[in-house]
Amino acid sequence: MTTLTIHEAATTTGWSARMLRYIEQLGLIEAPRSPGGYRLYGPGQLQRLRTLRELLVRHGLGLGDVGFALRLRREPELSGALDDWFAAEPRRPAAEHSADQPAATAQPLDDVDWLRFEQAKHEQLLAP
Amino acid sequence: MTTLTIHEAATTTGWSARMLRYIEQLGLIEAPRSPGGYRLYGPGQLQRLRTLRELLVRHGLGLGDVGFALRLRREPELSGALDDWFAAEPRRPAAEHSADQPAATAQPLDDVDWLRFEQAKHEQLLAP
DNA sequence: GCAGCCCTGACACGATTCTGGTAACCTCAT
DNA sequence: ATGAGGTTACCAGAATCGTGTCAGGGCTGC
Repeated sequence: MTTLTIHEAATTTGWSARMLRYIEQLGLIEAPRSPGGYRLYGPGQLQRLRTLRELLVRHGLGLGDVGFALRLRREPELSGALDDWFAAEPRRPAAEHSADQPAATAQPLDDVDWLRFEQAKHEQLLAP
Repeated sequence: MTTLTIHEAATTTGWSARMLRYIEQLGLIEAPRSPGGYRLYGPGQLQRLRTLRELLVRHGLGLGDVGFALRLRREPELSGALDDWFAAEPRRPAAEHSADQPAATAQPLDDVDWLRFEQAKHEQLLAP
């Protein structure tokens, strides 16, 4: 017991059956199957479905976003490439125009800060 | 010198002026402005635009994906929430149906592995 | 001071995503 | 064995994304 069919799971979690299949297709929540191929939702999946919904509404995400986050976890190469790209400094382009207010600029510090953080994370990611 | 107007930057990087504005609107690459409000693209921005293009084609991403990755970096709360959600174990739902082949299941190990990794990362993220 | 860029904001339109519905077939419980 | 409900595979409509284009107005370099 404690395994629901797809429609039961749908009604108790607030999704539609269609969406449950879609979510599985995105690789987010895969229900085990009965020998005949029926999806069987257990307490774990139900909880996951509810927290997923919570996640989406709380942060204004779409399923595609979570799917992309999943992809990031599955493809470290992609993740690293993004790290590298974001770590590339947005260098100020030889600003000769400005220099009017020599005391007004103070934001790069923050950037450098998280850049350092990203770098460290990247290093550790490559370490065993 | 070495600052280009938006159309110049567009033609030398292969984007369109429209796309450059769109990219800026996504927060991915912001060009400094002239006193009158014109975008001024320096070597840094140009390089960034080229590597961005490379990034997209190499990994089959969309600008929205990179925008989402940016959002992940800017909202650690969101990032942590996703970590937590992915870390939630996809528990097998009291499978009484199966148990036919007691020696056939051996995949959870991998999952536990990266789960541990995520956990560690999360911990370190909270540490100063 | 003027011709030629650039700015923002809006509309447009194809491509993609999200979500529902239908069709043809299969499974499960009674 | 039969009816309720599950499966996959499509088609469809709304919403969003990626781009182009146009209008009205402000910079800029000569």
